[in-house]
Amino acid sequence: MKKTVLIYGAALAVLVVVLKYVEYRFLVRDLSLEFYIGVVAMLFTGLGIWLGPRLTRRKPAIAAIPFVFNESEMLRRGISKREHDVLELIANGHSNQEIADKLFVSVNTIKTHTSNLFLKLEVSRRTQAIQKAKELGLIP
Amino acid sequence: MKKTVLIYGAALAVLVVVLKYVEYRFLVRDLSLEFYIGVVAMLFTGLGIWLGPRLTRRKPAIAAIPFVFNESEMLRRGISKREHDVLELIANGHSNQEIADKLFVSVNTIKTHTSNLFLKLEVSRRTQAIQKAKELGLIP
DNA sequence: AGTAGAATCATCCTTTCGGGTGAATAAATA
DNA sequence: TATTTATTCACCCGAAAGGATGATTCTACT
Repeated sequence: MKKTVLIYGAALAVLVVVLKYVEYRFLVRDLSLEFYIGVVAMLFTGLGIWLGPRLTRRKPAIAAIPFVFNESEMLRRGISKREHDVLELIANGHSNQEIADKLFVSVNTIKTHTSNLFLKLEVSRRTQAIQKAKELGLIP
Repeated sequence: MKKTVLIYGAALAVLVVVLKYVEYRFLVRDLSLEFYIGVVAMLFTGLGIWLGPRLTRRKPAIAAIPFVFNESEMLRRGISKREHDVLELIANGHSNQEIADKLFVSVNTIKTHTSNLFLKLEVSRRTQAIQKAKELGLIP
């Protein structure tokens, strides 16, 4: 940061010196003032492009992975709210019995949900379901 | 992209016009040429800073999640190379039989590996193993 | 040479999963 | 009102996964 500012200052200083020099070399020749200043403009545009990212850089970079829920995929595959609940608990490593307890329903119900879920996700194992659901953006 | 280039072109055009105008207004007064050009330089530096990100933007802008393998955790838990192989295949949704086929060993061997793996990861199901392994940075 | 860890395979037994089928109820929708 | 859809539950069966224990072979290290 400090360094880039210094470089910019140096560039300005160099400009002044070059100007003084150039004033008596090029200007006296028949290069037009417009051309001359145009070159300076483009030069400093380039400098600005180089300078920009260095001045506006944010340090924390990327910390939190931004999970965007893919609702359209949810609708496309006809996955219901309840099935999605079960999906999340599966991804969290729970057994069918544990899921049943958490949702206050019977294990049979959970088994039905998982079966339908597997059909809709086109998988046949819960580990595959986890993988695919993450790919599709259905779970974080 | 196209638009930003146009804006830059327009800025240059405006510069030329302003120069023509300014040539007979400011220059005749006793503002030094250095000051005059310095302003132009700074102006175009700003333009460059604004222009930079617009020209160098990568479109997907997303993810490319940088997976850093946590080898120390691997050693700390005494997870062997072979066990890690099995872990990866489990996370990819494969059954024990499929893993056995892929690694050219018997299912019993895979079962032994998974059992030891579960002990070392302190889990009791493959879905939990996947979860924990990701947390620990053992798999992407 | 001897020991320790790894990788391999086996057997037995229990639990969990997955697939199939059927069915009752409530809510939303045609 | 009739029909679909989501949610719930049940039973059966076979396959997969998990737990415990023991054993063999091959390195690698002391």
